[in-house]
Amino acid sequence: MEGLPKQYDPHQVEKKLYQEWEENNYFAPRGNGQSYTIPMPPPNITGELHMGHALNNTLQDILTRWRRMAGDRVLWLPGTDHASIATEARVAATLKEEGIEKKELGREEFLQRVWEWKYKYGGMITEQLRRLGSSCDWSRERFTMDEGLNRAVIEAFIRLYNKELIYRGDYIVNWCPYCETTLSDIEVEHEEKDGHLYHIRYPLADGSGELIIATTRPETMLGDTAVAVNPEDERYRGFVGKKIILPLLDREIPIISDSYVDPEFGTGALKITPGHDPNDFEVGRRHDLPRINAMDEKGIMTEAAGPYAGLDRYAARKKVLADLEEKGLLSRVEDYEHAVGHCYRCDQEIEPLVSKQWFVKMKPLARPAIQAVQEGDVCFVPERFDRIYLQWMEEIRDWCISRQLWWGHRIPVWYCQGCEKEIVAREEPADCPKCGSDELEQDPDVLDTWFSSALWPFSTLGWPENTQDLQSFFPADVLVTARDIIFFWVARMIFSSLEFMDQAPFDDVLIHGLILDTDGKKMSKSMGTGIDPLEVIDDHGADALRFALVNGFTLGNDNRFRHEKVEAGRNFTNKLWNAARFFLMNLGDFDPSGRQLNPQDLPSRWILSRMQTWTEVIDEHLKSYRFSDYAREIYEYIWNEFCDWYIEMAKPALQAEAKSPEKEETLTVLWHVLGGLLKMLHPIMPFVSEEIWKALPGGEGTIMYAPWPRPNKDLVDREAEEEMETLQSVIRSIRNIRQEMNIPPGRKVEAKFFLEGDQHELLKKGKDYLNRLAGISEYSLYTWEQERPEHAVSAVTRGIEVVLPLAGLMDLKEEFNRLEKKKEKLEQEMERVEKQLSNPGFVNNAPGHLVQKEKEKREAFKADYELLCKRYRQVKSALESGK
RNA sequence: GCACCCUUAGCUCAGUUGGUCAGAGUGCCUGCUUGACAUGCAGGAGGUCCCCUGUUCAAGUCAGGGAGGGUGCACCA
Repeated sequence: MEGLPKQYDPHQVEKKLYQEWEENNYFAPRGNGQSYTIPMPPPNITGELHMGHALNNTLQDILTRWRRMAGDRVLWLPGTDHASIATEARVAATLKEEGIEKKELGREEFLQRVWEWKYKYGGMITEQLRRLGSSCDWSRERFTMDEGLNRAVIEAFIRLYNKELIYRGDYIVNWCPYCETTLSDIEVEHEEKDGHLYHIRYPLADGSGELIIATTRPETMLGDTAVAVNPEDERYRGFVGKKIILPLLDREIPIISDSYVDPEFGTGALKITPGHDPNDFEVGRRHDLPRINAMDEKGIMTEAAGPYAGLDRYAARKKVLADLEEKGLLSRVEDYEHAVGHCYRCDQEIEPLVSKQWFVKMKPLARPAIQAVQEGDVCFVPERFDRIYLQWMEEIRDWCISRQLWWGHRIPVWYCQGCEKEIVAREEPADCPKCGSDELEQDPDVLDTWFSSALWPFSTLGWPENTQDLQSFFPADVLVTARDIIFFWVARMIFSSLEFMDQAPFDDVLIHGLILDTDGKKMSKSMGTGIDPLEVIDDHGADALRFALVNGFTLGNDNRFRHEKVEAGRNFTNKLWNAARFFLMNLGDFDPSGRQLNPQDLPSRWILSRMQTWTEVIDEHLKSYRFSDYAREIYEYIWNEFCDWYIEMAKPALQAEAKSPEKEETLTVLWHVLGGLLKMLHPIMPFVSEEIWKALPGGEGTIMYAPWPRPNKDLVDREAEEEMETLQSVIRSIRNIRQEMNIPPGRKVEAKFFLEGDQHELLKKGKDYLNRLAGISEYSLYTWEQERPEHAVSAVTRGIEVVLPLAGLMDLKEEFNRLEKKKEKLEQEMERVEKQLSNPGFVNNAPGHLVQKEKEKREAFKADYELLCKRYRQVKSALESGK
C-alpha cells in the first residue's frame, strides 16, 4: 500500500468507479426497506450541464446516497425533457445553416430530423450528469416524448376534456411573432423599457371637437374599435354615445364608458383595441365591440391596417407617428417607462393577439392545489416559498396549452370536415361518430411542454397503467428544484397529481437558489460569465465541485461561485486521501476486521466517543436538509478532530516496531473511525470515499451499500472527552508560548506543571503526547502551592499552570506584559459572569442548567485567576527587585 | 404598487427554537522540508453582527421604523 501516490488524483478514479457502479446496477432500488423516491427535474435535451444542474443534482445525490446507505429502497429517477420551443428552434437553426427551411421540409420530415438530432445530442447532458457522480437509476431513464409518457399526456388531456376542464376558444393570448407560437402567461417576461407616451387627437364625428388619448403603442390604433372614458368622469360625460373618427383610417368608432378607465391617467380617454390588448379585449367583450386583427402571426400589419398593410410592427409605428405628425394629430410626446413583455425563449417582444386556442380551466384545479400546501401535504423548504406559490396559485388564470409548433405532443383532437364535430380520442378515429364522414383532420398544434412535465412524478412510473413501480414509488418523498421553476413546474405537478392521482406528488419541495458568478451576477452564456462545471471537474474532480457547491450556502439563497471553494474541496479530498495513506502505511499485515472495540488509551476512548456525536449530528443535518451544515461538520470531524488530533496521537503507538496490544488497538480504532467517516462523507464526496473504502481491509464491494453509521451509546465516554479537552488545552498553551518565545520547533523543552491532585494522573498519561505535540522532553508535576521558578514563562488553563523554565531565553519584562494582558482578559470574562449571576432576573428566570453552567464557569475562572495572579505578583516583584 | 431575500472578519459566506454565537473557508502576518499530506503543520492579528427604537433577566437572533443592494409578481393605456 505504500504505492499510493502522495496526492489524490480524481482522474484516475472517477470514471472507473462510476462505470463500476453503473455496470453493477447499484443505482437501482434494492432491498426491502421503505421506499424513498426523488424524481429528477428533467433537463432539456438541448441543454448542457451548467452550475445550476450541478447544484441541483448534487443535492439529490446526497439524499439518494444517504437514504440508500440507511437501508431505504431508493429510486432517483432520471430523464430528459423534449423542450418544444427550444429544441424546435435549435433544429430549425441547424437546418437553416444547411440552407433548409423548416416549412419547406414539411412536418413529417422535420420531426424526423428532430428525432435524429435528439438521438445524437439528447444524451449529452445525461453523460454530463454521470460525470458529476449522480447515482440515479439510469435503467428507468425516461424522456417526456417517449411512448409511455405520450400515453400519459393523451390520457390526461382526455380526462380533463371530458370533465370540461379543457376547452377551446377565441381569446387574447401571448404571441411570439418570432417563434410564431402562443406562450402561457408565465412564459412572458416583463422588462422595464424606456418608451414614450404619445398623445393623439381623435376628432369627434360631428365636428364638435376632439378627444386626446394617450398610448405607448400608436400602431395598435389601426385596430381601435372604440374610445372609452370613465363613467364617473365629469369632463367626458357629454361625449359618451357619440362617434369619433379614428385618424389615419377615418373609421367611425363609438365613445363608450367603462369603469376600467382610470381618469387620473393620461387624459382620461382610452383607445380600445380588443384585438391587440388583453385589457381592451375584456372591455370589448363587455361592450360587444368588434375585434380587428390589424397584425398577423409574424407581426406584420394586415389588410385591416389599410395603407399600413405589409409593414412590420416597428415600421408601422414609425409611419403611423410620421403621418400623425404631418396631420398635426400628435399633440404631445412624453418619455415614459413601461414594462414590455418578452418571449422567455427568444427575448423578442410578445404580441397580444386574438386566436383560437386550447386552455386548461385553472380555478377548479387550483383549489385543491392550494389546500395541499396550506394543509402541509406538500411542504416547501425553506417554508417561505409556500407564500410565493400560494399567491400565484390564487391569482392563476386559465392556462393556454396549445403551441403552434411541430415538436411536442400533438393535441389528440380531430375536426370533422363534414359536420365540424370536434372528436377527442386516444387513437386516430376512422370516421366521424356524428356524420360518418371520414374526412377528419387532426389539430395541427402541439401541447405546451410543461403539460407533459406536469405529469412527470407519475407518468415516469407507468401511469396511466397501475404498475408495480407506481405502487412502490409514488408519491415521491422529495423534489429538489430551482426557485425559478416553481410556477412552471412545481405548481403544475401539484395540481396535476391531485387531479389524476388524488394525492400530492411529493412530500417536500426543496428550493435552491442560483449559482452566481464571482461578481454576484447571474451566469450568462452569451456574456461569457458562465463557469463550466465540467471544466471544474476536469481540474479538481467532481467531489471538489460538489463540496464547493454545497458548503457554505443556505437553501433557497443565491450563492456565488468561487474557485477558492473548489480548491478547498480539492484540498479536503487530498487531506483525507493522505490520512488513509497514513493508516495503510502503518497497517502491515494487521487485519482489524472482526476485532472488538475496547479502547483503553485516552485518544481512542475520546475519538470513539466523539464519533457517536458525529453520527447523530450528521444524521440530524441531513434529515433537516441542512446540507451546508452537513458538509461543514464532516469536514471538521475529518480534518480538525481525526487528522489533527487522533492521527497525531496515534503515532507513538504505531511507531513501535513490534506488534503490541497498543498498536493493534490503535489500528483497530483508526480503521473503525476512518470507515465511519468515509461512510458519512460518501453522500457528498462519493468518489474519494469509495476509492479509499476499497483500499481498506474489509472494504470489499462498494461503500454505496455499506450500512450508515448509527450511534453506539456504549462508546460514549464523557470522562475521556473532558480529559482530552484538558490535554489539548495544555498542548495549545505550550505551543502558544513556544511560538511567542521563538523556540525553534525542533527544540525540546522542559516543563513544570502545577495542578491539583486529580489531574496528575492525566498529565502522566499524556507524556508521549506532550512530547510529540508540544515538544516537552521532560516534565515534573507539582501542586498549586509549590514554589515556581522566577525565570520562566507560564500559562494557566483549566486549573493547570504550565511553566516553562526558560532562563536565558526570555525577558522578564515581556513575560510580565504577557501575564498582564492575560489577566485583564480573564478579568473581563469574570466580570461578565459575575454580572450575570448577580442579576436576580437571570438567576430567577433563566433555565436552571444555564445558571448552573454560569456558576461552574465562575468557579473555573476563579481557580485560573488565582493561579495567574500569584504568578503575576511573583514576576512583578522579581522585576522590581531586579531593578 | 405588492411581496420576498440580503447587509456579520479584507473577500465569500455559516450562524436551527433568543442564553460562550461572535464562527468557517479564503486572504494576511510569524515560524516550520516534524517519516500521511507544503493541496501541508503550528501560532497569530482582524468584526459598533447596516442604523434607530422597542420587547426581554438575556437580541446578529424577536417586533416596529429607516438606509443600501438584489429578486419575484402585478401592472393604468
